[in-house]
Formats: sequence, C-alpha cells, structure tokens
Amino acid sequence: MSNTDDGPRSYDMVAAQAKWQEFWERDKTFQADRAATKERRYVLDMFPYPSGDLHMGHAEAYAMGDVLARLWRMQGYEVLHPIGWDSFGLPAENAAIKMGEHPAKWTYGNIETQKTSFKRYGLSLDWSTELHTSDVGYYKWTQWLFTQFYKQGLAYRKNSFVNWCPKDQTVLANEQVVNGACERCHTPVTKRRLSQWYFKITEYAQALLDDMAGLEAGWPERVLAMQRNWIGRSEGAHVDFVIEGREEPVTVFTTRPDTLWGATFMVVAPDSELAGELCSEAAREAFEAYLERVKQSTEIERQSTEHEKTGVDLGISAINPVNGERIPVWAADYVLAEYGTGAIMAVPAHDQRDLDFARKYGIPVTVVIDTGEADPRESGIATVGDGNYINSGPLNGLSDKKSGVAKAIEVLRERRAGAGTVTYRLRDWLLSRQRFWGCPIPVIHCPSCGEVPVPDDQLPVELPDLRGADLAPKGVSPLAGEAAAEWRNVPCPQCCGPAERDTDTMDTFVDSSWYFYRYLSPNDDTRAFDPAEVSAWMPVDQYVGGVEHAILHLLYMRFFAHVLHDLGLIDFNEPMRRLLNQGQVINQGKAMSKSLGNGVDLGKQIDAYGVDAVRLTMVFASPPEDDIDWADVSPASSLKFLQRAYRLATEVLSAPGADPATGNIELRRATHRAIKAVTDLVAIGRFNVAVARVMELVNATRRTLDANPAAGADAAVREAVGFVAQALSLVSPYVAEEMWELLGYAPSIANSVWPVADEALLANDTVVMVVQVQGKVRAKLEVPEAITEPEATELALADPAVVRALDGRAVAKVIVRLPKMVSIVPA
RNA sequence: GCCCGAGUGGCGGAAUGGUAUACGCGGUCGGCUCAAACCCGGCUGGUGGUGACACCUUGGGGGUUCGAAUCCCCCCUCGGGCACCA
Repeated sequence: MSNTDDGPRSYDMVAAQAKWQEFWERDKTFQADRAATKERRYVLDMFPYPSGDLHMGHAEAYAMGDVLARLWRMQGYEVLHPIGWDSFGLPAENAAIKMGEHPAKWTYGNIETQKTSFKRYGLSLDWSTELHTSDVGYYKWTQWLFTQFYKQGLAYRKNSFVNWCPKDQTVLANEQVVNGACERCHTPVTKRRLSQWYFKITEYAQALLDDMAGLEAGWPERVLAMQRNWIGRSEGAHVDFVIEGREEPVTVFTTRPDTLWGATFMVVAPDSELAGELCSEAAREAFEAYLERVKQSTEIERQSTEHEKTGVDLGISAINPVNGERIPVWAADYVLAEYGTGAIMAVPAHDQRDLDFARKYGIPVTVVIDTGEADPRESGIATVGDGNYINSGPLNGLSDKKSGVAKAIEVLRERRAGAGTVTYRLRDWLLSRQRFWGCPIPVIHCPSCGEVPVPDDQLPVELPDLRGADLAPKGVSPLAGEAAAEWRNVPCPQCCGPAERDTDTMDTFVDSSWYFYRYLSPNDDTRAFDPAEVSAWMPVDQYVGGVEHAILHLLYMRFFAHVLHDLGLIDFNEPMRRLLNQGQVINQGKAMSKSLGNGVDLGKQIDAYGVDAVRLTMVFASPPEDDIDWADVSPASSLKFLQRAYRLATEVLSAPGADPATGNIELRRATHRAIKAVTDLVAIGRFNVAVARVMELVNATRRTLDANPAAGADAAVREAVGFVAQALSLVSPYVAEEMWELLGYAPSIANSVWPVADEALLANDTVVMVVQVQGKVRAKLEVPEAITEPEATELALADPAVVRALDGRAVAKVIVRLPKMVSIVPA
C-alpha cells in the first residue's frame, strides 16, 4: 500500500502483464475443478484457426467471452473456459506448398506464436484441456464418429454434380459457395460430376427447424432467421404427370397446385438424370449440345439476374392429370436439379419465370386466376395474388389462394395423382475434400465387398507423412498420388483381399462440430468423450463467436448434436444455450484488409497502450454485437481512465478489514447502485453500459477524495475502490490485480467474492420529482423518496413554474407515479 | 424480389412508456508550468434572448396516450442474409 507523494501513482502495464501472467500460470487460477460440487458454467469461445497470430478480431471476441467467464467465477460458479485449435485446413496446406514444408510445421509453429499472444492477452482460459483437431488423438474420434454416422445411414456416397473450385481444386459444400464463388479464394465455382461423401443433414431439416423455438431466448434473432432461411421449408404439393411413351410418371413439386389448370408446359433441369432419360431421339443432339453449354457456365453466370433463360424442347409430351391436356416437356437451366424433384410444371400466367420463358419460346399462356390486374399475355407480368379461379374445373367459384390450394390437393388425392407435401431448400452436407491436411475418411474400397468402414479397432487412419511430396492441387487428393501408394493399399477388413483406402479428407467443419464435447475429457483414449462429463457441464452456457458462422458451423454443430442424441451419446439436442455474435473490428468504415492497407496490428496496440486498455476499448466502444471502427475509439483514453482508477487504490488508507457501515453514505449508495447495475448489465451482455457505470463510480470516488482530505481513511472509499477493481477485472485483469494487491487483499482477484448490492443502500433520502403539465416538464423538485400522493400533488401544484404553465386553467386530472413523476392535465 | 435488423449531438453510444442526449471521444475555456506535454477542473444538442426564460429536437408523416426515441400504421434511407428454390 502506498499513499505517499513519492509512491507509485500509476501502474506499469508491462511489468504487471509479466507479473500476473506468471502468477496465474503458477497458481492454476483458471483451471476448472472437475470434481467441484459447485454449480457449473461452461463458457465457450469458437476455437481459433491458427492462421499466424492473434489479431484484432480474435481480441474482441475473446474479450467478450472473458467478461462472463470472470463474472461467473467470482459469483461462485465452477467455470470451465477452455481453448483449443481448429488446426486442420487449407491455409496450412497452401503455405506448405509455397514453402515446401509439411503443413504440420506451419500449423504447430503458428500455434506456439498465437498461444504466447493469448497468454499475454490475459484471458481466464483453462489451458489444461487444450486440444488440436489435427492431433491423431483427436481425429481418431472424428473418424469414429464418421463410422457411427455411416452405420446409421447418415453418411453416404453419391455421384452427382458438385460445386468445384478450380483454384483450390477441391469440391465445396453449398454453404461454402458465396455468390457463386469459393468463400475462401473467391474463384467462380463450376460444376463437376463426382462421387462424393455426404452427411444426410436433410433428414434433420424439420428437427433443426423445430428446435429453434427453444433457442429464441438465448440466440440472436438474425442467426435463427438465417438458419430458417437456409433450411427453407416450403409447403406445396407433388403432382404426377404421365409421360407419353413412358411407364413411370414424372413428379413435380409446386407451391401453387391451385394453378395446375394453367400449366402449359413442363420443365426439367438439364443436368438431372431425368432430362437425359426423357429426351426423344429426335431432340437428342440438340439436348446434348445444350447440356454441354450449361455445364460450361459458372454459377455466377447462371445466377446473374441478367441471365436470360434458355432451354430446349425435349420432343415429348406430358399429360396434365387434372384436365388431360397434352403439354410439351422442355429442359431449361432455370430449373435446378437438386431442388424439389428437379422438374416443374410451368404456369406462365401466374409465375414470372415461366412467363419469361414462355414468351421467349412462343409457348401458350393460359390465365386461370382473374386478379383484376392486366392480362399477363399482354403485360408480360405474371399475376401472383388472390383472385377468382377460371378455367379451373372444380376450383371455379373460389376466390382465394388458400382454399384454391386446399381444393387442388383434394382433387389430386382423389385422382391419385399427387398429394400435399413439404420441401426444403437445405441440401445434404458434402464433406469430402480432395486435400491432404485434413482428417482421412475412414473407409476402404474393396473390389469385392464395396465400401467398408474401417473397424473401430483399426482406427485411427493416420495421415501418411508425405514430407517432401508434392501437395499442389491436381484435382484429386494428394493421398491418391504415387507418394501415398503404400498408405493407400491395404487389405480389405472384411475379406482380406487387396483394397484401397478412400483418399479424400473431411471438411474441417466436421472437426469443429464436436470439439466442445472433447474439451471435457481431452485425453480419454477410450472414447470420443465422456457422457458423464458432458452431462455435468453441458449444454454450454455461453457460446461466443462471429456471425459469419451463422449457417456453417452453427448449423452443422446443431445437426451433429441431434445425431449424437439419437445415437444415445448425449442427453440433449441443442448444445448451446446462449450465443453471442460479437461484431467485427473495422477501420475507417471498412473491413481491415491488406489491399486497403488499413489493418491495425494488435501487437502494436498492446505495446503502446497495454492489454488492459486495448481490451477495455473493445468492450466499451459499442454493444458487443456491433462493429467497432478503430478510427472512432481511443485506447489512449482507456489507459488514462485505468490510471485514474489505479490512483484511487493508492489513496486508500483504511485497513483491509475496515467496516464501511459508518462510512460516507452517498459514496456507499453510489457503490451499491454500481454493484447492482454492473451485475445485471453484464449478465445480459450489455458490457459497454456496465463499463460506463464503473466509470461513474470512479468519478464519484474521485470527487469524494477531492472534497475531503481525510476521505482516504474512510472505509466507504475502500469499499468503492474494491468494487471498481473487481468490476475492472472482467475486462482489464492486470490493473485489477494491481489494485487488489494495493488494497491489501490476497491474489488473485479472480478468486474474490463478487458482492451483492445492499437493498437498503439502493434507496435514497430524496429523489428528483418531475412535474409535467400537458406532458411538458415544468419543474424538477427535490422530494423525500417516501413522499405520499397528496403531498406530491400539493407540492407540484404549488410550484411557481407549474402555476405559470397552467395560466389560470383548472386542473382536470393529476397522474402521480411515486416518487418520480407528477403529470397535470389542465381542463 | 423475399426475410431480418437498424436510423438519437460533431463522433462511439445511453435511455425499451415517465427528467432525451448517461458514459466516453472530440472541441473549448481555465488551473498547474518560464513554456509545452502530461495531469486537474468548468462548459459543450439547436434557435431566440443581456437575462430569468421560451420554443424546437431522437430519418419523414400520421395515430394511440396525461405522457412516445420507446407502442401501432404508412413512407424514406442504410446494413445484413437469401435469391431462377417452382
């Protein structure tokens, strides 16, 4: 403790950082006690990809998660706050190719660098459960989970057109195609027909949708909206059309079965198998040429809004099941092979796409709903609203879509030509990647037994050490190359005949779909995770990460949980109770990027202002979910504030056990108001406002000290400064530890007991009562908090400003809200 | 086109039916200093007025209410997601 003029008046952030890092490590301050009988809390940050070093984005995200982890620890919960590395992935492989090194070297080297930065950043992380998805001890269990999925029929291989990135020379999941381009390298994606592994996420489409109801309280609405959108539930009907000269009918999906009487042609996706099957001999040549053209075009071209619809007549006819009309069948690129049944009935009068196509190719247009708008045949604009049904047999006489659809489905059922149904936009998760640095798919292809999953006792399938081999993308996995021949050629686990390993690796989103279970027993080599530990700690109480994962990781990990639940491995469906999507750190209105040269170096910020100030700046700048523009904030002023707070601790003269009960009552009230506000605000994630309340308490304490030379000895000052230190420890742990030590308490402040506000001190002797006349504030009166309604009314009506505002008018009504407001309504 | 979210001082933001602009940044005036930096203190939404004070102000317009940034309707703008999904 020091209060002499020559004592330290400011904290040395560099020394404090070194000192407390060492202390926390030695003390194992943040290591969770697995045997604890206390109530548990699990705080989880999305684990980082070891891309080089900690950057501004990480810094913000991890600062947010740490606030809650530290609050809950001080509130007496046993908190688990683990960390690990999402360490498989393309950047490592690309770096390895560039530098001629093994991806592991780059990856684990980065982890060392990043780990040092994490430790300096002062997060309350439990390093004892650190894991790496690229460790054999981890990916063995990724493989085991794959085989479990396989046995349930939830992992399967199929041959179809897939998204292909020509630059990375690998396939991509739908979720990884952004605006028709590779989400990673932005190269336009093309289509390739390949045999690939999929997870059957579509089987869980409805379950994933249904369970969102339970997430509404804890997840941001926008993430749920994005997931709903992505799953894309669509209600409609299947309709069977008989094809002339073919036994099997063709089924189409439509959301508008009520317009069936207006169908004037049918369209199938050119790249579907169906198109090739249906095509007449006469049209064959034209169709093949057309298909070739479609395959050549990139997704960007295809999806362009200016893209004009094209197609070819397949030279055959379909029969409309409700009116027996013969309609032509076309192949056109505006119909997608993967959605619905890959075939549609086209109703040009009431669907704009069909109308555009019909007008271009001279196909007739039949209006079956009179909406009172212009005739689509003349206007070129399809009418899609409610109206009177015409030329629609049993629907004639109806006048709204809802009953039209219901009636149409009834007709279809009677004729056994269709039924109501639901379709989803969601596709199965394509998980094969033609790359080296990932988890090998544990399947062996045997010429006689076919696909054989690697038996449990032969797991893991370890990656071969291809050091020195050429990993450059060639369109097939490096594991399919000559260098891996020895690894690849193995006996079939079933018949022992010669067989080959699958040479693809898994999408890294598979690795990250289950890491939070593994944290609970990271070294268990007998199973993927311990169900008892999972049951004790999960679901996760707070998950923190970027919104960019809204429909990738966050959907995949939910799917995994549903499957794990169905496999009986976990006892819940939804692993994350609450989700916080922190915003991004931007600079001068734009995302930081090399090309713009507006990047802000985290290390330099920390060197200049210290960890405490940088973290405080992040937390105070804006609500956690909003972006922070580094050009708008001031880490220098954060540091200034922290020094102001620190200085208070140097001025405390009372002893550590001093009873604040007889201390300065005004300051005590300010302290307890702050305790209440900060506790509540942090719990609901309003961290920026909580910091503002701490600043107010610092200001109030400063004023108390400045007003009275003896105030340093007042225990109320100690109480205030103690809470300032505790509250600051959520964000700026180094200065908080320094203050705590100055106050004479034993370290660490992280083990201190978070105070509970004293209700008696939340009340005031007097409050400001506002008097409104006709809704306008006319007077502010200092009144006792215990004022009664008649007293308040009398005081209000007697106020000169109120009298002036009433201007002689009688009072019609007085509304009193004790003790803060009186509203007077003149006659 | 469809689905979300948001518009508050010069700036980041606070207030979610009851004192609009908390807290901070910036600005400005003053103190300390030979001086400057640091630090400390005052003032700081707009218009009018010497002043007490008055009027206006939460993207725009309307409504509900004693009272609206907050709730309802219409419109505008920005951000995000999806998008030839039948």
